[in-house]
Amino acid sequence: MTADRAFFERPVLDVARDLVGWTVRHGETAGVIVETEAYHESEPACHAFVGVTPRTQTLFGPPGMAYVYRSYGIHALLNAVCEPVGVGAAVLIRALEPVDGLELMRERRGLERPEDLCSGPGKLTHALGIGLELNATDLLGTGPVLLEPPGEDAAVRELLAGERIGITKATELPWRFCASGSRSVSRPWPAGVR
DNA sequence: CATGGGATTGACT
DNA sequence: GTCAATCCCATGC
Repeated sequence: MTADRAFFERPVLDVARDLVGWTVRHGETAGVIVETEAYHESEPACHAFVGVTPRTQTLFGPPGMAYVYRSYGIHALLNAVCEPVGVGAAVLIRALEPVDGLELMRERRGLERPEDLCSGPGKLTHALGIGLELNATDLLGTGPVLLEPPGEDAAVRELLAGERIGITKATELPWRFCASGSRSVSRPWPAGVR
């Protein structure tokens, strides 16, 4: 698995699954992805559902770019744009296990426990210092935020799939993916799913 | 131009 | 468990 444009040009569900285990790096801070969600223009929970607007044009642009937007007027949320140009789709990065720059993360978040630093989509952007100004920057090496593939020796972790969190539309789609057993996921797994 | 809602979080009962 | 904070932007008049 390499960090090239073709990886992100594939169906967004495949990319969402495959991104678990990758590393997000910004400056001296970095973490391993343990939770993702897929969003696609064909379903109403996706911002791209409404078509191309000033807000969503990044989603329809080249794959491998960052889509960063403000949520509830407070938080910045980080996505990786997927599928070919003209198709609006992205993977929401929902949680990380901190790897580098733990002290800087603690400083920014005002917390100590590693499993609390990046255990949510708004938390991880805060911990890594990712803001709206990074929208539409490249994630493949020429931009400030990097997505790095797992090493050859990386432990293979079991993947769980379930329903997405915090949305009111198309809630039935099992488009959320978590690394099994991670303590850094954003929320406990819904009852009944295993 | 006014309005309403949201891919969340942290504080509080 | 509940709830407010806060602001961009899509929508509708």
